[in-house]
Amino acid sequence: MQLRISLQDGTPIYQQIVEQVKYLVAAGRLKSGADIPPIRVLAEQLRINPNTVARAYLELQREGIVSMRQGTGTTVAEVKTLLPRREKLRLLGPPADGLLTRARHLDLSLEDVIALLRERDAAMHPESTR
Amino acid sequence: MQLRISLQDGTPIYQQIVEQVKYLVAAGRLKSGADIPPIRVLAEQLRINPNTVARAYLELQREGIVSMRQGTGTTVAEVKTLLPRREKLRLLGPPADGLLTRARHLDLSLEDVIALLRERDAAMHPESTR
DNA sequence: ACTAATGTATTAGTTCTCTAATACACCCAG
DNA sequence: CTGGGTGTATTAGAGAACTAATACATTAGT
Repeated sequence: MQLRISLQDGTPIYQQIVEQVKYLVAAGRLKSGADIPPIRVLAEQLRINPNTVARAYLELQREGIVSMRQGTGTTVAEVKTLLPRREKLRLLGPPADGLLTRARHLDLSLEDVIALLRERDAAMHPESTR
Repeated sequence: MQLRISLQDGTPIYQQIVEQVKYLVAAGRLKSGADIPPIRVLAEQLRINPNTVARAYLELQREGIVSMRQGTGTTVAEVKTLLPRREKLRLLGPPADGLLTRARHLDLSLEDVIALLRERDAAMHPESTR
């Protein structure tokens, strides 16, 4: 797993790791059940303290992205089947509300937001081969 | 303007002010051009330091919600006309991407997200009389 | 010009966040 | 049961965030 972190861009290291792993999972580059590098290995690779990696993994676990087991290692969790649909939607509520509120401030309509989402979504995974 | 802040809920005071003012504006309870209480007045009302209120107002100004002028006071800005449309959409990009990423993690489709947004939007301002 | 009201700037102290150093606990292959 | 590999816990220190105390600068009315 190849990650790239910057020590001076202001955003915390552990958060950079979280974001990049989340991206890899979302992009399908890390499949459910796949092994994530051990804390020490990734720490050495990135030249940072193991605790910082542990912090990142802990956050990923808290969000249900990965599953950690002492002695065994860390793997990508099977989010798809773990939560019922209504629970997933509940998790998505706050960020959705935040987006709508910001749009409202800017006097943009719901349809504007939806159009923006479609555009962004298309840009994120360009379903080229279909 | 009636605000309610909690000193021990963890979230910074200035941020609570920001959120509540943003809500009042979004809900139409504070119209464009309306006066916001002077820094000292609100500070005294909330029993906090004027600097904390100033910090909140500064943030609101930075986001284009209010307009401050020394000697005169602070008023609700006319967001609608201040920014060009493409700039508004640009501001909405990051939260939109964040929402899509989270949805992807949960294996929810774009259409699911859009449906959720419509639902939330309807709940936020229940255009009852239509 | 004066004055009262407003936002602005400087400084400081407390608390929280982030990272690290180090030691501990668990799991599994041999 | 032992050893190497794994995640976990404790402590500490540097830095940033938050709030406050206090003084300064600008505006508008008189």
